[in-house]
Amino acid sequence: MPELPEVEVVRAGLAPAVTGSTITGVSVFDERALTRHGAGAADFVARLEGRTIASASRRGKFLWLPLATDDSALIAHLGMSGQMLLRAPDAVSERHERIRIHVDHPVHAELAVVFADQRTFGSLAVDRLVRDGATIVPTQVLHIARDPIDPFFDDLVFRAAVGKKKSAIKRVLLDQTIVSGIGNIYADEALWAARIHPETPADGLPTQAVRRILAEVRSVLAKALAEGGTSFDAQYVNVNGQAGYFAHSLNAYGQQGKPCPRCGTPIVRESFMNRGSHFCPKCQRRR
DNA sequence: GGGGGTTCCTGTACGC
DNA sequence: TGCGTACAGGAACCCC
Repeated sequence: MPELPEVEVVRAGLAPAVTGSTITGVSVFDERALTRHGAGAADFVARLEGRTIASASRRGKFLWLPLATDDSALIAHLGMSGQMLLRAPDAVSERHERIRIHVDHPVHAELAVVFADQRTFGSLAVDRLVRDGATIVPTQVLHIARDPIDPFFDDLVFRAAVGKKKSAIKRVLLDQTIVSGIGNIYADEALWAARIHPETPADGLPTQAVRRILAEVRSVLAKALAEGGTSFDAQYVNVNGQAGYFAHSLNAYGQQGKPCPRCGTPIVRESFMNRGSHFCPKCQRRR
């Protein structure tokens, strides 16, 4: 499940391969991969062919490739199982391949950027770039808050927003309009590290606890990034199809029944927001 | 308008 | 062996 570290690994892999390259052809095999592009496949293709990719950017779990000479970008959200793969232009079709974009790089020659997605929650689009404070972002990313490793992320604004929310702190961490990039895995891991029960009402948390949560969020994201992201199966891989290693470092997520690495109490899994919440019932007591 | 629940989707795991 | 069902979850959407 691609969260911030996984998307950043993909962005960093794409950047050197596609920056400065020209899009020579686009094939759409499944229009469900264009749910974020309302104008349809023909329009999507027309807006890309012949264009030059200027760079690769990211905010939270959104990734985009700004196009040279005007204010538009190819944006991508990987959803739960989306992959951006770099392949030889004549490479055989990937399993669940939805879109293939052929690019011609002045140094690396021809490449295929393949968007593959098993569960079809991810999608691509061509979107207009607009200014958001000190940053330029696609319009579809405007409502997404900055992520915790963004140099312009404002800790004070985050703490104030958390203090106004009556919802469970885990729901707040998953709310991409408050802080972006965090999904179920890293929310559970950060709350375990901060010793906070996932269902603690956000507005009841002392400032010190919110500070601790944010510090642990940053810590767990940085560690996952250093290990190439979290892979449980073939659902998340980098642009070369390789898995990340952070799954070996998980303390709470998916560890139900196993002893808490801190106190030995078995980790518990409870259903929360139609997904799993993993925590230590002793270290993370409900207030 | 805040809060919380539902929905979309498909491969895999598991029980009978 | 084969079938049916539960499960995984990001984000938009809907309803109260």
